[in-house]
Amino acid sequence: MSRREQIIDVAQRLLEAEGPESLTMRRLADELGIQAPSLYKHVSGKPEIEAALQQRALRRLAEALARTSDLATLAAVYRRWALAHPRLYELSTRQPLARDRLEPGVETEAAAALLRLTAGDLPTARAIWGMAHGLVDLELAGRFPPGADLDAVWERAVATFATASATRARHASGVGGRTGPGAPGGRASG
Amino acid sequence: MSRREQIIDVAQRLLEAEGPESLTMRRLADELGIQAPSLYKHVSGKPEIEAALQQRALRRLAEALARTSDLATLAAVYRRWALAHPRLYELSTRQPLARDRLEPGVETEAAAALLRLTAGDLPTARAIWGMAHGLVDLELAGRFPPGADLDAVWERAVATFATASATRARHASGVGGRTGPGAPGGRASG
DNA sequence: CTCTCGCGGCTAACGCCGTTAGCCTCTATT
DNA sequence: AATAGAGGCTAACGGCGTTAGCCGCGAGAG
Repeated sequence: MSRREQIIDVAQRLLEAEGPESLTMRRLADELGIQAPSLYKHVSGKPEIEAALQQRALRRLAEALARTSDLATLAAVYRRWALAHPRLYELSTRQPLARDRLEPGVETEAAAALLRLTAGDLPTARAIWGMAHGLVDLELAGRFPPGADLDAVWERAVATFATASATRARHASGVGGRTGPGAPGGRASG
Repeated sequence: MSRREQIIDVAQRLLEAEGPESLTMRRLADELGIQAPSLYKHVSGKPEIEAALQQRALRRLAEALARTSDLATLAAVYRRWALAHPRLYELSTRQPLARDRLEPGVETEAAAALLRLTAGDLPTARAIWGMAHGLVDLELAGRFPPGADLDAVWERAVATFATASATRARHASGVGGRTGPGAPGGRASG
């Protein structure tokens, strides 16, 4: 295992265990038994470390999502993943700047899964993506009141899109709307 | 105008014009023609300033939302507000810690408006809130591909909930589901 | 076997950050 | 006229990411 990988490993452990304020170069170096400036022999700086963490996180999420075959499962996987790795989710979501560094292939996988489940209806796919992201974000931020039944909220959210799709499909026999597949799809994640 | 208000004003201008990385105590002091430590004669620290900014932002948003009478308008108002004040929106959304300092009344206004428009259906209200928040968040983060027609996405998102509500209302004549109003409603904002 | 070169550590330091301690001046009140 | 406090000031602390420059040690070349 390269030293660089060690650094990213420790960074991930630190982030997940103690939160973003503990992920500092000095602390990271301490954890590795070296001095902070030595980190720069292996890594260009903190942004690169954060990008690498996003990279890892995204890959695992995308793989999980690509295996889903219905909307409810997809939503559940997305939510469960975010709740299981809240700091990584936050990092991925709060720092779109670093996404220049991400290999582009990873992000489209999840989007492709979603697009497949909505029969290529881009606006709907994006609306669902937004909803899933927003619900998770609010949940992680503790924005919902303590007693709120969030399972019910997700259920309702997914059901709404499911029934609406069915309704739309029933109404739109013959010539469809302007909902055909267009560009390769929105980037996923976050 | 009290010195404290002056500080918050400058902070808001600075945040909106130059972004969060420019909102530092020293810069703030410079802008006011004083030294950084002097700020502490009027304000307990940076968190208080950020809380005050959130407070202002939330109040204006809540007032705008409280005046809406249909879902599409509510969504449009929410989105327009966020796009008009992206930094303030980010600040309000990224720092739920500071919400201890917020007067509780402000946040419930918007939630009340949303709850009113969904006939007291809490899960639906929360799903819509999550969706609006998520879509705005992704849009601000530049997560959608360049050519994406986001107006269409919002239209689809709102339409989906509108038709689903209609469908549900039609199906649920007689005994309703478990969707009656419960707690005073989720806190709004974000 | 020796010489060299570079990997991977080190210390010192810079400029930023939020914040505290302690001083002083000026104004308004008693 | 005396006094208290509001509101400035400077100096400083500990932390942050990062850069500059030094050095030992081990591997590979001659």
